[in-house]
Amino acid sequence: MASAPLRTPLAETVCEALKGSILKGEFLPGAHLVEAELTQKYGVSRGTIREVLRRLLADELVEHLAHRGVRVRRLAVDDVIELYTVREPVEGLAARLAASAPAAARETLRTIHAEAVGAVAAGDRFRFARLNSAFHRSIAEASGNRLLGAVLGRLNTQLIGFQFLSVENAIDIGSAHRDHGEVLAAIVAGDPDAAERAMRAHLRRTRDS
Amino acid sequence: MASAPLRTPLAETVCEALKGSILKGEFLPGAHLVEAELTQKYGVSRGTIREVLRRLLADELVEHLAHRGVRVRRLAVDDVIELYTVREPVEGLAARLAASAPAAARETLRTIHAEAVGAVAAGDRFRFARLNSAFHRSIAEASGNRLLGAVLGRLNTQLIGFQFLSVENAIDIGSAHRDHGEVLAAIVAGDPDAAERAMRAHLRRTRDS
DNA sequence: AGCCCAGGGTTGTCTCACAATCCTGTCCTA
DNA sequence: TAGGACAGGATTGTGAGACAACCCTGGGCT
Repeated sequence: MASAPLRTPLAETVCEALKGSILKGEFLPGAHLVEAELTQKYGVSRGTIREVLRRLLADELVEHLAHRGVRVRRLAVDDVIELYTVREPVEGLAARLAASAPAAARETLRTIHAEAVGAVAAGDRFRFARLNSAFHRSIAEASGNRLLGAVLGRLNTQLIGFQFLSVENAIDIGSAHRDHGEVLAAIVAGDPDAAERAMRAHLRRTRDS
Repeated sequence: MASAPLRTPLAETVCEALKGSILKGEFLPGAHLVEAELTQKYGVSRGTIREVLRRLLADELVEHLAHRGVRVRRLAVDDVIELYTVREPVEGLAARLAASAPAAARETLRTIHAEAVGAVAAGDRFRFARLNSAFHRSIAEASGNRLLGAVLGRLNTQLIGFQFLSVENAIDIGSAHRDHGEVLAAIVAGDPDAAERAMRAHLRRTRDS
């Protein structure tokens, strides 16, 4: 029985926990993350906390000010628009590449899309948000370009904090799902141009809300 | 008399130094960076070294293996191709946006391009590489999209290690300079479509070498 | 030869410590 | 009373030493 735990590094555990706290709104944007407080809250040493903070910094989930610590990043509307502006061509490329991917990779997409039908019907925004992430991630994977996946992953983590807030208002999950349908159809049909076009249109529409 | 030093954090200094060492080839790709060695070499504590390493990790200049430390990242040809594939649409977007930027921002571009003429004539690959970076960075700045600059900056730092090796063989700086000329012309003319087209063509040509 | 295991080398984490820096509220002065 | 200098507390930046967990290598056993 063997290797047993293969335990995950402590820093990683705490990192996920802290990320979760931020996304749950336990720390509001702009909140000051004090090392001493975090060592208490998570029961780990300061060194570990500093390591965790540096990871969040790499994800640009927090920002760092010299001698004043880190604070939860505050995303202005302009920032979100910039984000979608950058995502548009990158996701477009991913969709284009995915359209030429082996059929197996595309099957996952179909599954996710099918599952999302239920979430839309039930109006479950939370579940849809998860499936939405999965959909885009799968496309990045199907593209066969690992770097592409990494870049998009990073762009998306920046968004999650914002999505938490906007999940109740802005986005119309029905039309988002319809958009996904078009993207999926083009990819399955193996039409790169149409796939890119559909994806870009989808992101433009999402951005304008 | 005054604030005086406003000294830069030690970690940052070491970070630059280590980056320099890597780029100078002092640590070859794949080399194992041992914390204890680095503390000696730079005369700082282990905590600081760990902080530095985490920064390099964020830049993806090194890779991390659990309990086995970090090693200088090894860029395979495939990775470089992926990089250019991703850069193409992103830089294309930057060029497109830059074409609608205020005239002042575009002036810098003209200066850099003019200066590069000398480097090309002299066949000074090193200087051209610097100006090349500056050219692309200026376009990102001119785009007015800060995120775009950040993303491209990150993609490019991954390349510098590779450029060090390829600087002697692959790229034909003459044709690269000509490409830049076309991009510049389109941007100065305020033609977004042409700017994007020219930039994408430039990157495709660069990639295929 | 192949497997098991001990040992050395390295990372992951903790504790304690202190200088440098920032922030805030108070006191002094005009 | 307004403005500014200043002291004190809070927090980060960095250092040193320690130890458990873990990976890899080489020796010994089957």
